[in-house]
Amino acid sequence: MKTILVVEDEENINRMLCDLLKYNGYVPEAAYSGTEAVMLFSGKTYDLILLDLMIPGKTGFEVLEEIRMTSTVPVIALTAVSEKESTVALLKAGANDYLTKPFDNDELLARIEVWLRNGTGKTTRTITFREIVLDLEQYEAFIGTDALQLSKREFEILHLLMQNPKKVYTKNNLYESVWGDEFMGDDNTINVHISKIRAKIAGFRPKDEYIQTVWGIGYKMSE
Amino acid sequence: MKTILVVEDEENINRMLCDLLKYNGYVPEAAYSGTEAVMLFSGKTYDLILLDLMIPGKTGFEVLEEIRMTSTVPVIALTAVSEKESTVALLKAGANDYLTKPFDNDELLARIEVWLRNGTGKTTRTITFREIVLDLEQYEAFIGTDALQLSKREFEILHLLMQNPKKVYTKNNLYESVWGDEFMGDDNTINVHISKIRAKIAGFRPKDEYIQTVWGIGYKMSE
DNA sequence: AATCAGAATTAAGACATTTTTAAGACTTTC
DNA sequence: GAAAGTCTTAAAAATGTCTTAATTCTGATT
Repeated sequence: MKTILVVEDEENINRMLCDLLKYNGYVPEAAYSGTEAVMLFSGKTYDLILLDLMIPGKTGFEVLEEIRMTSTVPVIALTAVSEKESTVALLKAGANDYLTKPFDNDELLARIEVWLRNGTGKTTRTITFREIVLDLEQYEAFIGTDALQLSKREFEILHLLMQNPKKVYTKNNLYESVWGDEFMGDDNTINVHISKIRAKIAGFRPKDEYIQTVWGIGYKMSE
Repeated sequence: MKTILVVEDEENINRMLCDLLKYNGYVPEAAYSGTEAVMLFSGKTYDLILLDLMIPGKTGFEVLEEIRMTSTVPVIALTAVSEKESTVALLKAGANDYLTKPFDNDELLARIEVWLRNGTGKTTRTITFREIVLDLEQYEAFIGTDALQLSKREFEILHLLMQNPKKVYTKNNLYESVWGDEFMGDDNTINVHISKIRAKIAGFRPKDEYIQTVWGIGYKMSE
């Protein structure tokens, strides 16, 4: 689950960028001024920063400078055509890359990928089903951009179901995989866990069904 | 002394590039075909590769592919205007960056610097997370402007957590990284250390949580 | 519609893990 | 070798999670 700070004052563009990122599996956060960006940045870590240069509050250059005082996070600058001369200076100032507006969405995404791939080298191991994302490294679960607060067992059950979303898992299957132990027939422990997972999902998506009951057999993810 | 492999079939352009690089303190080496590039590359390591896409012998894509099989060396591709559509594919294929010919020399140099800085420039002597700064040379820790008086183990634990602030470290992880020793199951040494680190942080920031417990799994830094 | 077995829900107690504290063992430093 | 600081161990307290059991709900069958 990669978080990206989007620093851009024009609300439409900012929202468009955030939507684009969200749609592609990132978790965007919007900042509308240089000062806001610095504030957010000091409180939280991001995996990448998209930085428009023409922003109120502080210039993009100043923001970049402040970021570079404490962090090596990849920064991709967004520049207007007219500022084209300053791009070399921008790179020297610590930006990792830049794109000139108007830019191609695919190219933006490709460059983001390059820098995320490069930045930590480690591709976070995640598994996705519809809106649910499990981050196996952070042991965190998300639905859309909201974090699901799952316990260890709940996480493991969901993980198992998501590994083969079309397969129906019997309680036996689930018990033996998650508990690593033999299943003792009459036991509704799993029912309770499934119920709790559903309740937590329903907290964010009250109408959607994610885990489907297959009567007399077990559970599976629902398409 | 940074060595750069210049893969470009047109002799004039190749020489020009090599001269430019030499003049700016790099050690260039020329390859005039894809096959030659692969051959040179397999024999020695470079700090960066400049790769023209239209070359005889093997296409630039093929060369890139071969390089990526064994190495993560930064590759900057050089493309003609007409190939512009393929740039996204290029980035996805593993190129780190590209420039469209004719390009500006200063921009080329700036981008080379970015990638060299990024690749090896891990000379950070401090690491920061929110208000905490670790000086890795002096072994000193600060929160804001106050010095945290951490013991060696405490410092190392915090350092490890801060290297990947989003990752959850199991006790196993922590034990093996910090102690360099195998983890002996039932042992709450780490709990005690975490507790003490928290207490010291709380001495200055009583309300803020910096280290988060992930039940049944381990610890991570909290946003 | 009535029945029945499987499934869902709830709450409470059992269980497990983590936190904290304190004491003694160990290390380092002078 | 004594003193100061650090690490580990142990035990009790606090907290979070899991299981049990009782009850309600649902879908299948007659």
